[in-house]
Amino acid sequence: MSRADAVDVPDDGARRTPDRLRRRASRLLSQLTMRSDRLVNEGLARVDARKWHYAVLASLQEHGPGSQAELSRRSGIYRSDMVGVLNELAERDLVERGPDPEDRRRNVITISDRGRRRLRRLDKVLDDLHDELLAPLSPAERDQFVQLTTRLLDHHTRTS
Amino acid sequence: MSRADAVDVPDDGARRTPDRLRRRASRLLSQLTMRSDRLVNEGLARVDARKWHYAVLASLQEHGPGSQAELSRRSGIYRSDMVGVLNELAERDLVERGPDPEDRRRNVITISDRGRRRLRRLDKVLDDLHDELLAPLSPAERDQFVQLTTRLLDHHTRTS
DNA sequence: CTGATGTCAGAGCAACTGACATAC
DNA sequence: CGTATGTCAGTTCCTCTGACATCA
Repeated sequence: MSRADAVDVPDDGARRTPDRLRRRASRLLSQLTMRSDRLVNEGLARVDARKWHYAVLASLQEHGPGSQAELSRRSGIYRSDMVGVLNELAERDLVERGPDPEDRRRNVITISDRGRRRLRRLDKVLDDLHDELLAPLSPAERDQFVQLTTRLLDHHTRTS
Repeated sequence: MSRADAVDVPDDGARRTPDRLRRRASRLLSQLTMRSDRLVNEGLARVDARKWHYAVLASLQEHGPGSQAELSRRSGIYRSDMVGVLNELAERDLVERGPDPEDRRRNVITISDRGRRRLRRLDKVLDDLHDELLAPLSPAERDQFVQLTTRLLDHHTRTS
């Protein structure tokens, strides 16, 4: 290969800044999310939990009991997958699943006292994990980051 | 549904701000990344490309030819998956795969002229997609976002 | 009848692992 | 010998779809 072409002096037809790969927001996002997911999944696994457990428990705590379909909407889990999550939560007595007297298609899911205690524990675990995740950022920068990310997500949730 | 219990006044034992779910950076990240990935994947699919195509072509353009294992390191694709990506790229005549005379285990991958043209095209496509992705942010905020994300990713790349 | 609900079975994908022959 | 390379087969995980019986 003659050294005149793309090796030492990459032909930058569009006069692009180097490292275009590294700078692409989409790529930064997927790579960072992979790390973040792994961090969180492993952290939760250590206390025998998954992120869906947390999502459902938190939703129950904050918005009260609901049917499976409603929990599904609140938390973004498909209602086909909700079944399994609730099985796991019910096995551990963190939620109660009873028939809805007013609508016999539905189950009413309620968080139990154990569930509430569990949620507090998971919140602490997650606080620590997020401390690790956001370690290099100052408090102000963390806020900024959450702010920016939220705006992006909201925009694409409306737009979709 | 009786309105007396946890519905309107959720028992917030830890006196947490509401919407803890929505505020968790890890969750924001995974949800946003899902949208972002979909946006990018669909956008690239429309021009018969995948993100790995772009990653490999960009790496070849910027850092010159390399063996498959090296491309794998540069771009983060497993070398077991690299095979397939390079097959697709070679089928389309975007790269050339030849034996390395100096090390007969290796293939040397080189970007072709078509590959260079292709890369320019993909860069434009990605520019547009990122415009869409980052639409709600001002230019300064976009920089901030990329900056913060990069710092986080770098930190976790070192730490891992 | 249309539409919502809980459930199951499985598709499709992307990241990842393990092994193997070949060559350094 | 131990290590690196290209390749293939296969696992695991997660999102997502489709269908079905039940009931509003």
